[in-house]
Amino acid sequence: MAPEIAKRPRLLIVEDDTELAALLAALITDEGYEVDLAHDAQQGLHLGLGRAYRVMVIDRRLPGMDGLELLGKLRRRAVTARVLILTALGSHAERVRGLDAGADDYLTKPFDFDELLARIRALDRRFGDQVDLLPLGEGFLDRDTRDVSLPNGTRVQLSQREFDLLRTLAARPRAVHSRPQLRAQVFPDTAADSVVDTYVYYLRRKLGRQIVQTVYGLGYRIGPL
Amino acid sequence: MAPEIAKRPRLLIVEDDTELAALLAALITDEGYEVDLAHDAQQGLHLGLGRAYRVMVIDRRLPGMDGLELLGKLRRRAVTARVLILTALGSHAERVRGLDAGADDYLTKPFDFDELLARIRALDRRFGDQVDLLPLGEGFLDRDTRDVSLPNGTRVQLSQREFDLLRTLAARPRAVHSRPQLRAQVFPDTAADSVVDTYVYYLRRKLGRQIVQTVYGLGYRIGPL
DNA sequence: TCTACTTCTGAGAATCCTCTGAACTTCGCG
DNA sequence: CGCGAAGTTCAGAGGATTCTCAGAAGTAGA
Repeated sequence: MAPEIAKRPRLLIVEDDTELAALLAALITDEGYEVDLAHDAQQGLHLGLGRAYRVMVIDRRLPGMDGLELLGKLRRRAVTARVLILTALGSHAERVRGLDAGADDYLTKPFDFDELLARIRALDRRFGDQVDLLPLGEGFLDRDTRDVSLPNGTRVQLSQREFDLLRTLAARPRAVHSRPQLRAQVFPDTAADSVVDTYVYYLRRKLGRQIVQTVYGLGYRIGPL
Repeated sequence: MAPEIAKRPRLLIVEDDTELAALLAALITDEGYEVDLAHDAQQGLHLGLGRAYRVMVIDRRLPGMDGLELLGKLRRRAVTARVLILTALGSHAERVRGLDAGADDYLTKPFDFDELLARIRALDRRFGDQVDLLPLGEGFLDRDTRDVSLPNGTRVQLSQREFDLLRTLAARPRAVHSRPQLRAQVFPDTAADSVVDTYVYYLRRKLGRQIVQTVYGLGYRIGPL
């Protein structure tokens, strides 16, 4: 079996009402998302810029910073996640402002949870390329296409096993992964630890010698020292 | 001859109330769209399949055929335009149905015209998939004549299925489309996924080996790596 | 009706991926 | 330095996946 590392799409909720936020998180988690919660705009900005989300649900009224202002900051930083604005302000003028500010959808409180979920699904369908960032220069892994972008701009296709191995290593950069550990996670039905060596060889052949580092006697690691 | 560039984006309205339809057409034309009008679902289907629209505004209640049924037929034919459903039915359940049927947005009558225009702008901003431009050199797809122009100037006629397959792939360049997914979208009444392979073969035979790329174990994709 | 084209099936050939094993190189320590 | 342990490189077997294509069945037009 392949490793199950963050396969679920990620979704961010920015909502100061902790009770509502928790409820939404529970519902959306049931839909199959990996949900992150931010309780204020500052935290939302930090998370929104730091991780790759497919969808964000942002409350319009937040302590400190307006939801639309947050959205503006994210959009200016080239964040392309689909954004649904949640608000108590239901006037037409307000909704128009929200949509023109870069929101993809707009929902007025009180709202029906099923409708929120349907709208999230609708937004998600439109999401094209999601990427997982590899902590290596500007390189990143694309789990849909199963390829790697390197700092120099080239993209390299990987096989399933190659990708799984790289992903497992990238999941905990800096950490040393032992051979038995990697074999168990990436090559579950395989007897010998030496498969790991072989696939490290394949990765280095495709991506450059220094993509994976050897820690003599312990295993392999990835990322800066 | 190169395709006309920088034309006004095309938008389709399917609305049986001729007075409302004319009013909407006027407003949306002022926004910079080239507007087509259909007064029933039959005409809407014909236009929707025949021309490349960026956005469609479809009334939920139409004589003869339900708006959602029309939407379903369009989606099954790989029409990827953004669709906004317009309706008198405002219940939550109805909205959920609409969104799950493939709509991108949903607006309840009576509505504010400014809000409709803002929603259309929001949908339009998200129109990333150049439906009739193939992301391959200068090649492009012509929906009206169902043929492809290649960079070297040659034009190649495609069959309906070939065209649908290519268009579905081109709708989301770079993304990997699985065989079951493609079979469902392009070959709705066909049992075996292997039709997809066969048609990929046909496309490659007509358009060159590298027009469609294989991602081993996952499916097919189009466009630059 | 005849002809040409399209659509779909199935099956062998070709290719790709995975893993093993073995020769070869590097490392660390005495 | 020299030796054994650890790591690297790579060829090739075997299985899975994909490619290619011939032909049957259906459709449209002359």
